[in-house]
Amino acid sequence: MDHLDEFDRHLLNLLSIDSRQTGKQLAEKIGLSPAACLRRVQRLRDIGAIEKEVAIVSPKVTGGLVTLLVMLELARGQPDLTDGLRRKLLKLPQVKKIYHVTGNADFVMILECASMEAYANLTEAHFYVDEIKGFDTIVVLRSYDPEPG
Amino acid sequence: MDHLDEFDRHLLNLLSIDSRQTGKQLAEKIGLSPAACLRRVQRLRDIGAIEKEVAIVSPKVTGGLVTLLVMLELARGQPDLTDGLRRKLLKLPQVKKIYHVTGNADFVMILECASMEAYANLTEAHFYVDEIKGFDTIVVLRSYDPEPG
DNA sequence: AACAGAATGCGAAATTATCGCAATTACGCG
DNA sequence: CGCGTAATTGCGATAATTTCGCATTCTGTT
Repeated sequence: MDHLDEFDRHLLNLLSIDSRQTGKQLAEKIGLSPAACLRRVQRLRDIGAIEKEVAIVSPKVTGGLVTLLVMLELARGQPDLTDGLRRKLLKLPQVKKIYHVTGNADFVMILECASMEAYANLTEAHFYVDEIKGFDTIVVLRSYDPEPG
Repeated sequence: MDHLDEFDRHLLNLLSIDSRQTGKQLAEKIGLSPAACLRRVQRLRDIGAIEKEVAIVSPKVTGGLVTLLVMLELARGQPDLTDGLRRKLLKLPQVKKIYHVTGNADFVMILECASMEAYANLTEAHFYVDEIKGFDTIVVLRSYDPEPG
């Protein structure tokens, strides 16, 4: 990955908060011409500094009214089994992210479910299996994202 | 939030994977004219179905070589103090997300730091304050995302 | 100090988004 | 059923944005 200067970092910062800014808007904020900004952005895409650009869809629309953090403790022993488990869990539409972590838990998952009952059903269907020794659920009351700045 | 039909859901799905598609591209995929697609997308933005559009920056670039989950336990008492704390933490570039949660912890934060030492410095600078009673750190060994599709 | 490579700004050309408008569709209500 | 209203569509035309070529400026090296 090539070298990035301050302009590049500034652009990445701006676009990571709002990727729909025009060259002109970017130009005013970082002090380059619109064309130079867009050339740099295109380059950032080409070299992979910008992995992708996506729309964040409201959980209300996706049906995810409840966000949950689940700490999964696995039965030790067979890496291939946990691999299969992980892949299975990642296929569930409620699963937004899985972290393999240190500590008591082996996995931390981020879920979005339509309701607590939907989550209860999910746990019954997927968490009471041999590979999983136990799990802790943390309910998210509210989430906060970094602000533009 | 208004009603969304199949076209809207299809658009949301497409844009949540790649928000940089032109009206023409969207039109070919969902079977409407480019103008109709873009009008619908604009409406999805207006009603908040699309919360925002962002660039995903490679962690290699952000310097985020280590991902951490931090469970913060706060000293109870003053909601305004914790509000200020939260806002302060959200301003740190390492902080990617803060969840206000149920359970022993009050906040769960997702951090990306350049190194464990950088994280140690961050804890020393920000976690040893009156508002924070204690914290637990979970190191992410690897993260997994759902596949598109 | 000279040179080569890279990046810049400017303006033209191409692509894309937005707007107005007439026609079509969807739908509630008499 | 049929009418009328409101919403949505497609089709240009217009406006905005991006992309490109090119001469110039900046950078770093020998």
